[in-house]
This record gives sequence, C-alpha cells and structure tokens, in this order.
Amino acid sequence: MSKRKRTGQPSCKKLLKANEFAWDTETTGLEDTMEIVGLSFAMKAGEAYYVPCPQDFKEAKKIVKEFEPALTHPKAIKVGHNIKFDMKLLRNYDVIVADPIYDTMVAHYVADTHIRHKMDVMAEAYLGYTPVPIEELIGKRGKNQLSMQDVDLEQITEYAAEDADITLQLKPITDKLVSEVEGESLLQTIEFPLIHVLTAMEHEGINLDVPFLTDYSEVLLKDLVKIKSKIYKLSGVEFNIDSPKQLGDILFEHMKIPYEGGKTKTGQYKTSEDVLSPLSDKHEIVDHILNYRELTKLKSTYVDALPALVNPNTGRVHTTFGQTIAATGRLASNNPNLQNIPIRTDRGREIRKAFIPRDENFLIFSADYSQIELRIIAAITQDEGMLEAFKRGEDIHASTASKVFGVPLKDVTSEMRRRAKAVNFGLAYGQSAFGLAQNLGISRSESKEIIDNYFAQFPGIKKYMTETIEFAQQHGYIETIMKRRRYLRDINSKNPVVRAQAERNAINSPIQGSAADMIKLAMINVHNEMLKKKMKSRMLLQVHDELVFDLHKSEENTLKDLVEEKMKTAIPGLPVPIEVGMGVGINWLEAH
DNA sequence: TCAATCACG
DNA sequence: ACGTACGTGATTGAC
Repeated sequence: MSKRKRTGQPSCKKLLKANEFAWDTETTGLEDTMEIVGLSFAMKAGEAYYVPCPQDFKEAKKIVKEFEPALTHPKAIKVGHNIKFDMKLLRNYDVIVADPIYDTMVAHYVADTHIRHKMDVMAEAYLGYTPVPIEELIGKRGKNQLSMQDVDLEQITEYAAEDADITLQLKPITDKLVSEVEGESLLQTIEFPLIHVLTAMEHEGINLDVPFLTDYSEVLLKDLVKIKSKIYKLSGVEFNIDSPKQLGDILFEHMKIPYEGGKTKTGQYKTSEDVLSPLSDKHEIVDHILNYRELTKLKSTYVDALPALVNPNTGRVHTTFGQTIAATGRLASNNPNLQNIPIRTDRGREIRKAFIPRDENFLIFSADYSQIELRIIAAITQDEGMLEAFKRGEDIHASTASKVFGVPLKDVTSEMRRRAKAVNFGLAYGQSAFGLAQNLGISRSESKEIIDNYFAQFPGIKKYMTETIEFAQQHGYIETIMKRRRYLRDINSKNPVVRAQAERNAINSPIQGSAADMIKLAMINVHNEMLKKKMKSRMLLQVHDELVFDLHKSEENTLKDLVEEKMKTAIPGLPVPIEVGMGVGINWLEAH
C-alpha cells in the first residue's frame, strides 16, 4: 500500500465535499460502557485523518457533533467496516448516521458468506497489506492491556487512520465481488437498510426484571442442592456432575448401568440427553441427572448470567446481532444471545417472564410467522398438494399425515400427526430414513415406507430436492428467493460423507435463507413505517421467525395492523398464504 | 483452546 | 461400507 499522509484534523467542510468517505471510531474498549476516543476519516486512498476526542463526555460530544453534517449528509456515502458498531456508538452522542451507507464487511458477506470478513484478513487478501495489529498498541489482552485512551497520539493516529484508509480501499474490491455474484440488489434493498434497523434495536435494548431472576436463582439453587445429594446417595460417591467424563465413568463403570451408545471422539462415554433418556427406566439416578442438567443450564446460562449484562448506563440488556455470521443469511445474536431464551420446558420458559416492558406505559408485543419454512418449501417447490393444504388453512402436519398414511383428515391419530410432523421437519434438513427412524423410535423399514409415501404424495418436493442438488453441482452455489447465494465447495467432493453433508446444505439453505430474507424485509418495512408515523413503540428483538416489540399502550391496534401487514407482504406474489400469530402481555412469555 | 453439552428457530 | 438433520451461542471441564 502506498504511504499514508496523516494530517491532524479534517474540517467537516472537506468531508461534505466528498462523494464518499470511510470512517472509523476508536473507543475505550469493547465493554458496554465504552466511549469514543477518536474518529478517523479517509476521503482518498493513502490519505486519512484522525480526530482525537477528550475524555470528558460533554467535550467529546462537542467534537463528535461537529461531524454530524457529514455523517448525516444525504449525498455522501458513509463507508465503514462493521459500520453498525460505529453507528450504535454515535447514537450515544445523539448522532444518527443517515443513508447512504456502505459496509465493507456486510458487502463481503453477501459476496461469500463463508470466507472471513475481518478487516485485517481482507486487507491482507485483497490489498496485500498487513495492518498494525491492535496488540502492538495496547498489548495482549489481559490485566496489563491498555485502553486506547492511554496510547500516545502519534501511534493512535497511525492505527486509526490506517483502518479508515483500508476500509475506503476495500470498497471497490467488495463492490466488484458483490457484482460478480449479482448481489447488488440484496445488498442495497436488504442488508444495508437492515443495518439501520439493527442499530436501532441494539441501541434500544430490552428491560429485564432483575429481582425476579434473583428470586428464581434461589429457587433453582435449593432444588439443585436436593438433586445433587440424591445423585451422590444413589451413586455412592461424590463427584463433579458437571464433568461429562466423570459422570460417564460413574454411571457406566462404577454403577455398571448398561450402556449402548457410541463413544465420543475422545473415547469417552456419551452422556448427552439422547443417550441418557432411554436409560431412565434402568436406574432412577438417570432422571435426577437429567433434572440436574436442565437446572444448571438454566441457572448458569440465563438466570445468573443475564442480570450481569444489564448496561449500567441504560438499565437495559443490549444484544449484538451478527449480520455476517450465519452461512444461510440468518441473523445471529450474542453477548447475550437473546435468540435462545428457553421456552420448551416449564421451568425454562419461566425465564421469559423476566423480559418486561420499558415501563408502565408499555406492553411486550410478539409477532411470529406460522410454519414459515414449510410455507416457503411449498412456495419454492410449487408442490400442488402442499400449496392446497395451506390454501385451505389446514393443520399442515395433520394434512400431511392424512396423505402419507392414506386416511381421511378426520381419522388422523395423534401418533400419525407426530410422525408426519417429524417428516415435515426432517425434510427441510435432508434427513435420511435412518435419521427419521432414530428420531421417531421406529424401525428403518417403517421410516423408509413413510418417506417413500411422502415423496409419492408430494412429488414437487422430491423434484425440488433433485433439481436443487443438480443446480448446486453445476454452479457451486444455491440461492434464496432474494438471490442470496451460499457457495457449497464440497458439493462435488469425492468423499461421500462430505458430499452428502453439502447436499443437505443445498436442500436446507434456500429454505432457511429465504425465510431469513423475508423477515429481514419485514423488519425494514416495519421499522421505516414506525419512523414515519413517529411511533413510541420500538422493535426490540428478532428470533428468526418472530419479532418482539416494546408496545406503547396507545398504539396497540396501529402496531398490530402494521406489523401483520408488513410481515405478510414482505415478499409479495408468493403462491402460498402467509400467516402471522400475534400476542400482547406484561412479559415475553405472556405475549406468546 | 477444544470438546461436550444444551438452549433456541 | 460409511454415516446418518439444518443454523446458531454460552458454559463447563480438561488439557
């Protein structure tokens, strides 16, 4: 890379003249109370500026605000790498970055979901340039690591200016990569608009009932103490139940419970739920172990962990959505993950009661797509039978059972429905007869017959599976309804196991990915309409097929109508009806 | 740092 | 003969 000029301060006027500029923010750290240490800007390759900000928040805000005209300029493309991070930070300084925006990380993800999107990796790969590692400034992470604040101006200027410069230089590269996969439309109509939505959601956070969780933690602790002593008594030894290695040895060596499962990679006994559950009639300790597992999981991952993640400045929990993580196009959520809050067991779903409205003027509102993946399968495959079932508004699993088992809808038993449901789900993952048999606890010949019947009754689906794999073999990728691509490098592998995995990905990804396209579009349309109407309600979370809101009590009907309409019409013209379930309550559990 | 396990869609 | 359902993130123990 050419040398970089580093001048002190750019004037905002200079930025305002630029058609595009890259920008990056240096902060005091990565924790939730971080503050801006400085801003860097690049308007042309090899030239970047750094603007240090004082420690005092009010003084820093004055400096940051000076750049608001540029960051909100309707003509200048604001380029960033993971720009959501910077945009979210600037919201704390009352600056809302406006379109047009461009994110080199998100663009790179659209070009290829699999390869690494980190700036230093991309600089190396596309610019042949190795950036200064952050460790050179602040040291390795650990107790002696410095804050950006402590780094001297010359060093931080070099580092920050370099990041802005690299980002600006990456843009033409990612532009080309995106154009090579015909991803411009996906990027401009979904992924970039979505950045604003996610920024607002993350910034908003969600209210958490901490006293409720504190109480619940004590309840769980008391239960755990009892279960633990029961386990020790039954096994005759005290050991670490949390250690799968020790647990396996105690159950299957010391206690000699008959073991039929396979061994793990490391040669240990498997003690996962699917191995232990069938053994519950062999020894009464098994149920206690399963109970213990459930409660420790709830306590350590959710009940005790969530309160610690309440942001002291806002009093709310702010997740970070990953827009460039999932190979299929889905979002991910971390720190904390709010997309895997328990719901399946009674004691787990209690935790949802801790997710509460902002204050007494609000309620929690949840809207979720009904059977979205199956509806998308019906739409993509155009299978007549499945489309008809949805058009008639039938219970899709019962309807499937009726066809597969050859009985009238009214004669479908709960066991038939259960099996049909398992096939419907397994189908979207490319499950084999073996997998279905294992899942349902039936013989392989039985499961094979069910699958054969299924494909005979739903020929459009069989055809889709064959054709999708062929498409992937020819092109090396699959695509979603909105033309999102996932490359499948192993689709023509000579290793049958590896190849089979790629084939399952080929079948599943268009389905999972199209559902992701749909809810992302709905989020953008809902968000923009809420802004236009200047609503007090706020979108808070997305959980793959569900959107969660803080609902202002005065807006109940408006928001329900709006969300239902935008979710149903996100992708217009589908041959299948889209249904949305909605609920309102005093917490997330009640809103379901 | 990895493996095992389990929470969700 | 082989392995066998997709996509995530967090916690714990073990090395």
